[in-house]
Amino acid sequence: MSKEKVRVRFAPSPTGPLHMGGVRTALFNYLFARKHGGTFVLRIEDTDMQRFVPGAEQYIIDALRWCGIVPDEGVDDSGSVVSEPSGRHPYAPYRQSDRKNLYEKYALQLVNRNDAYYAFDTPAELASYRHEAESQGETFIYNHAFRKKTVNSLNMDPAEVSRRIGESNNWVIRFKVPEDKTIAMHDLIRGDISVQSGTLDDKVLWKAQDGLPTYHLANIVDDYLMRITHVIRGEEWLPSLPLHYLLYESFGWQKQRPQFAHLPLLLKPDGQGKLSKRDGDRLGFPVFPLEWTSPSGEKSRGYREDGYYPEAFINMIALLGWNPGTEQEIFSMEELTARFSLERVIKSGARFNPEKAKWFNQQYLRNRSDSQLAQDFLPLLRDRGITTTALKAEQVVSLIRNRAGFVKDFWDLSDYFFIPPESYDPAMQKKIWKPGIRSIVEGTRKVLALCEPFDATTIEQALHRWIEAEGFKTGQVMNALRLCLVGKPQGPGLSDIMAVIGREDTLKRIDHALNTL
RNA sequence: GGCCAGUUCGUCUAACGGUUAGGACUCAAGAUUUUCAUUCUUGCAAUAGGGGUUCGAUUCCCCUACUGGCUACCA
Repeated sequence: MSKEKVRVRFAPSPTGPLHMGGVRTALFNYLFARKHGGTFVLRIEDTDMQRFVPGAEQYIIDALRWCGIVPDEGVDDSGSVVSEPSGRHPYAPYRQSDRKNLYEKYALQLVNRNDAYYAFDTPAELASYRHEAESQGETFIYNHAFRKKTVNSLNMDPAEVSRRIGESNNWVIRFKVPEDKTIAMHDLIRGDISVQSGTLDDKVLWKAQDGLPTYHLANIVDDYLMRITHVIRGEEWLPSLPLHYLLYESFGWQKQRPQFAHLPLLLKPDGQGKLSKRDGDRLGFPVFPLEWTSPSGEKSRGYREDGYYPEAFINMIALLGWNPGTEQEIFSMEELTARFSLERVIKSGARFNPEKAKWFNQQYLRNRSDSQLAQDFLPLLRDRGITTTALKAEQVVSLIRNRAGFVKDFWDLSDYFFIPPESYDPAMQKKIWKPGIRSIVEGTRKVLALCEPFDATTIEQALHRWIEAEGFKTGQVMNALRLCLVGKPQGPGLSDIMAVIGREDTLKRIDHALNTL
């Protein structure tokens, strides 16, 4: 490894919301930078004007911030750059569309070195070649053999080349892949990889149509100019690695070439293929950190809106394709930073398990105090028109917290604390409300009316003393009371419930049940 | 089809030549309990197949199968 300061980048394309696989790539870059005291750069790769989606860039910034992944350098939400402490913006701008005038000279440099060439095939021609090959069960590949048969600057008069370039933008610059060369590469996660250049195609580097470089050119140039030391990206880029090696070589930048690490992909919970937006809709879980509304108005759910704590989301995602080698599963960002290493990244794709995601959130929920959870819960109560005190919310939360995976579950688990039952569970009623039970409940009412103080311990003792004296069965009595007070066979200990709702409400609920049942 | 990468319980994964192949999620059973949960205990469940190398292979090598990615003037 080089001794120079670690600089990594996360370089998303604003073609839609950032999905959880992208967040994980950003996270691993972020952790790697933190771990090595390096710099984490956010660069926006918007060289594809056709697929540009308004709002996507802002979404990426917002999503990363919600996750606690804050860039040291790069585009921020004001559209400018995050400044260094010195106030300088050493490698700005960080949006490729703002850097567009700087790529052309590099493309030309490759042409002049005879490592790239102008090609004049029209899209229609290429489509027809492809079609033809397919009809014979083959795949069209634009390689060294093909470029000898078609018109390009390699086999044309230079004057004719400049004439054609001048008169239309119906041309591209393609990389001239060596015919027969072994490209030996190294990946920090996968080890040594080698590919024969003959199997590669002459990738387009420059799109004349919109006057912009393609990903491959812009990416290599920017990584070089921004002095990126480590490229940590998804496995879908592995097939491009040979091209990228070749580009570094053609530019004469081998010494500055970053080290590469290709992360395993996130796979669908079921079926085949990589995780996609559709899977979330189909199986009922979010694939995006934040809710997203597409320009056409289509909504996709988000982890934030589904009630996940960002810490839980990050924790869950960190353990998809990486593990610390110990049995610890719960990590703060600081702990992740301390433990993270590329050596422990898994090579194979990780199937996403929505059940385990919920479990992570539950763990974080359990680590919060009653008063923190009450603060989380209060706004939800307000939304339902419930006015209550922080104290009562805290009491309720302490009783129901271990039944929930999310704060948004709290209401369904505790509604009877705030509003008396409107109906009584029929099955429970049938089982509990038998002849003779009415007088027993009336008896408990008398006990409760006199119980002083009206707290859980005292209530419990008073009730049990009475039940024992009368010779009843505890279950029979308590279940009947539960039917009256809660209306369903659920919830924490009854004396706790009564203490929270208070004597007045308790007696009212009993009277109402006696009148109704 | 071609190229590249991968393959341990249903899922996420540990074991970097010697373990009764461990943990977590899920599921099941039992205990506790006034209900429902929680909690605790227990259980089910894996080295893709075939060849090598080795005293010994989950681990190293080869072949096969399967899985994934890529194969655009997209990233």
